[in-house]
Amino acid sequence: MNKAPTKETMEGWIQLHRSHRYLLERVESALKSEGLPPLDWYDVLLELKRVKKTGLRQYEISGKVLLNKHNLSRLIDRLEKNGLVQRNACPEDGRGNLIKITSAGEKVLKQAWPVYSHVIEESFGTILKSDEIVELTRVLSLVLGRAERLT
Amino acid sequence: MNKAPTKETMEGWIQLHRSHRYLLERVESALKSEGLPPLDWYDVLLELKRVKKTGLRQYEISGKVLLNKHNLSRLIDRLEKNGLVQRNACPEDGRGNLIKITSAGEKVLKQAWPVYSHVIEESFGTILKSDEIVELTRVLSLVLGRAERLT
DNA sequence: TATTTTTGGTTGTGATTGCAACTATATTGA
DNA sequence: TCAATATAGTTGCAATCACAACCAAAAATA
Repeated sequence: MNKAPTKETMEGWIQLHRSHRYLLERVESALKSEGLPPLDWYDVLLELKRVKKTGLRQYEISGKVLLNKHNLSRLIDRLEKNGLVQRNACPEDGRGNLIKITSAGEKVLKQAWPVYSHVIEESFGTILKSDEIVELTRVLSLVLGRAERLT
Repeated sequence: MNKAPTKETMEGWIQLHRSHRYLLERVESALKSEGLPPLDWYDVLLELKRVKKTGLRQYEISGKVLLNKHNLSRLIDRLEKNGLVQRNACPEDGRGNLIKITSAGEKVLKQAWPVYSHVIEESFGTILKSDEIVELTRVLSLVLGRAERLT
């Protein structure tokens, strides 16, 4: 145990770190320049849209987007304040609440999609070959396979 | 132009985003739990150590670690306040300064390395095969190939 | 059932970030 | 040479984040 990583391992991680920062920066600045909310909003809204009818508990959202609970709680505050989601009392668990997307929330998703997707296509999709992307996805999902919900 | 990304492209990006968040979270919390400074400090110090003698201008560091200039400026403030780097006047450009790592800075690098590397090895290095990591690195460096210094 | 522990979520507070405005020096170009 | 513009870095401020402490309900345990 406690084996040191190979040089390639560290290089891979650094590349992951940098390329992520690079892409994220591009996405965020594109969204902002169009007057759209940041990517985190999109991520959460998208998860909510996928289960539109039933809604999601905060801990479920947290598990999906990997945001810790206090940040998520306040993110939901902001979404709610902007009318993009609703906090509903949760019948089976008095502690929690059930978050549902509103139609305004869906509208934001629709508006953000072209901007978001264009950046990703331009800076990522067209740079790599299709099979490279598929392989990348496979490999990274192995890493994430271990992921559990953040506290 | 303005082509929509394929489904795989978007999936790949999402996987990149989530796995990065996951790994970063692990690294940061490991560092913190050992009383060590955050990863950004490490990144900057490492770049400085690579050119120990000559030092680096802030814009050079910025180009390497992809931090924008105002955040970097304040990060250097913190490093300097903790005695890990020195800001030296820059002879050929009166606007800028030349940042150099101190021996205390090198010591921090040394202390952080085992903690940092252990997490990466455990959560990344051992999960993937060596050739998967090499390929991942290659592909991501293509993405980053376009990267220029952030404003 | 009563007590303890765990879980879901919120909130106070200080640190960090992002944006925009700013200073000062360098570079360009008329 | 002198004005205009670009670049390097800093700073004020508001928004966001991380940590810890907290509350309330649920689950586990006695």
